[in-house]
Amino acid sequence: MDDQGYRRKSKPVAKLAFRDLELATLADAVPAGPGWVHEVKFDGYRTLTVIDDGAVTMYSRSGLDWTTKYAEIARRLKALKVRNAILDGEIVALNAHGASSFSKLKAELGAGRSEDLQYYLFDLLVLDDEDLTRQPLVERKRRLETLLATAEFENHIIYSEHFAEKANFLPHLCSLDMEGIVSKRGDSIYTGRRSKAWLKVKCHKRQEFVIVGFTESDHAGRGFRSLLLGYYEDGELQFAGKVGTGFNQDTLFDIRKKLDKLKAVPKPFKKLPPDVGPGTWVQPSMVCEVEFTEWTPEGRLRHPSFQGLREDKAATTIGRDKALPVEIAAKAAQAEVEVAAEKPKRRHPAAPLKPGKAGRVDVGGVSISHPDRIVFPDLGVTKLELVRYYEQIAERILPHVANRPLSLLRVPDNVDGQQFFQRHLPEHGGVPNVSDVKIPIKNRTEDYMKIEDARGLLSLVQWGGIEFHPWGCQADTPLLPDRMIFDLDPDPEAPWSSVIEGAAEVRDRMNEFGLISFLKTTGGKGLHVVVPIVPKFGWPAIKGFTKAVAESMAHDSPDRFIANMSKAKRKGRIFIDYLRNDLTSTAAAAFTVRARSGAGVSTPLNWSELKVSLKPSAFNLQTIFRRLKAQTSDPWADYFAVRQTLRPEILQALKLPIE
DNA sequence: GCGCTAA
DNA sequence: TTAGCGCAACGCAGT
DNA sequence: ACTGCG
Ligand SMILES: [Mn+2]
Ligand SMILES: [Mn+2]
Repeated sequence: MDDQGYRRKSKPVAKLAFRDLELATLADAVPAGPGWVHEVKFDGYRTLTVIDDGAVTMYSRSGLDWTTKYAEIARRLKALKVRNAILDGEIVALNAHGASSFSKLKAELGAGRSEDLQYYLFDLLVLDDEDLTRQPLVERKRRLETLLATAEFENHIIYSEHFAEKANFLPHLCSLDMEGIVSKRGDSIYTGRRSKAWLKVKCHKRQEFVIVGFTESDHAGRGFRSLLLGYYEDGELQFAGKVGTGFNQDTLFDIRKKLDKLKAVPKPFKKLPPDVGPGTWVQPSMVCEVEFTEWTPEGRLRHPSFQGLREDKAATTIGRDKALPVEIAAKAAQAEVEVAAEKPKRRHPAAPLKPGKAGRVDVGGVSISHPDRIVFPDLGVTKLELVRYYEQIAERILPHVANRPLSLLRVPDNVDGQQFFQRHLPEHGGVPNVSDVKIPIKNRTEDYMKIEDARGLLSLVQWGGIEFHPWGCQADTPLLPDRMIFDLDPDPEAPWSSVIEGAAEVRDRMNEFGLISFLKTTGGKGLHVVVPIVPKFGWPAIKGFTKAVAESMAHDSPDRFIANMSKAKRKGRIFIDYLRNDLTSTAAAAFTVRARSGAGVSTPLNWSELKVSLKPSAFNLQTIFRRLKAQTSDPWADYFAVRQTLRPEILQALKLPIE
């Protein structure tokens, strides 16, 4: 009608293809209110039609091309004068009362006939290169109605009307033999997912079940006595009961034929009520529709009646339908519609990030929520102060955490509350400025986190990250560690002097191997001695070497050091923890804050500071900058300049793999 | 902190 | 809508 | 084989 601009503006349009359908959520009643419109629910095949450049393709709900089954409908659709379009609707066969009949539909299609079918259309996603999916439903339907009025379809292609709220609409439709109602928010967009802005309400309790087996009939000529039904819950097959009525001669015979083709399997249920009797169990692959009056308390169907086989659903997707209380559904729908409306809000370019969320602060290009949240209750340190710490320290910490696989200790509330490690990026959502890095882990590869810059660092803090635990390797050479670490873990009873001596001894032993090492506090009670190395040898070699060093120290000073992680055996000694030296093991980074009261910071030290008077607790998020400002030189200045490696002979002597 | 699922 | 949940995972060591 | 530890 309006703008039928045949002259294209040189825009090469991507070929239109199948896309995921909007699916309705099952509700237990029809939602009320002016925001909702209501349509008849049909009992047929959901069908998406793509018209492109004169070609009509009709897809099933799962994207299968069923055009040839619907040849007559497809032919009629060619009467539409459009360059291209995507239409959504349901293919049905009407019975004598004008209600859609699924069994009649199957009979027609089984006979290869489509000339008596109807296609009810209720949505228009694309028209003449215009994407309508973000338009409100009522607007899409208005365009659809207008479009369908431009051609004569002899009542085979029909606009599915909607109605405003009417008292007793559902009982009325049910008395007319309809399947139910689909209620839709008039202002909802087409998301292509299951949505609560579309709610379906059924007249009868009916749903699909997996056919898990059958029982034999006493009567020759009857294909079977009943079908055994199941559904999946948490990936496990559950028994739902038997259905023995609703069949006719043809369906009995046809289904038995199909069942015989399936492989017999052992009884898939642990315990079954005895009344089920002997049955033949088959591979759970066939799906059928069953109407019933209710679920018994034992979880079985009451008065089930077979309604037909369904071929458009995979067995494993069949679960027990549970209708959502309509009040909850309606609230969720409201929220969905509001969220959808918020997204393209580019009205005021000056608007702050995350409009509608007050009190956010921008730090280094990252929007920080809840800046005043107290993260360290003992010090009263807020989230914003933590963020500012990492902003200030970014230059110093980034060389230790960027471009490597990175694990994170997250604390969404405060350090006295819940804490958890995270090393994968979440499957849904994700974090801005944080990327995936693929790491091969025993014959498969997994995705871990990586950041590259201060924005990534701050994004992780916004995400609740406090402690940064980089892996001992760079992201692009994960199998070749670029540092060794000795993590000195003192027993609570161990004298501080032993820790000091332990670190000094590690340093001296490294010197004997020609290796320069670096000292830092952990932010907690221990110390770290870190040895940067050229990525050259693999983890087994490096771990084996550090283990040998730890065991040698424990051997020489069994009163002070132990190389065994057992806490019981530690008593008053230092555990020389060499186990950090493995692919998936981590250690706290230099300059990371620890998520414990005191907000200790892992602080690089000069070896000259290694004295009993050393007080690691003096270095925390509030005090560290005083120290850094007062320093005339960086004790770790050479950390990234040192290029050193273990001599292969050493590894050989330890019978460790070289390369 | 945040997205998912269930109700 | 709200409530509740998960958010690492592997080798070492002791039983 | 199961459990605590880092
Ligand atoms: Mn430690
Ligand atoms: Mn340790």
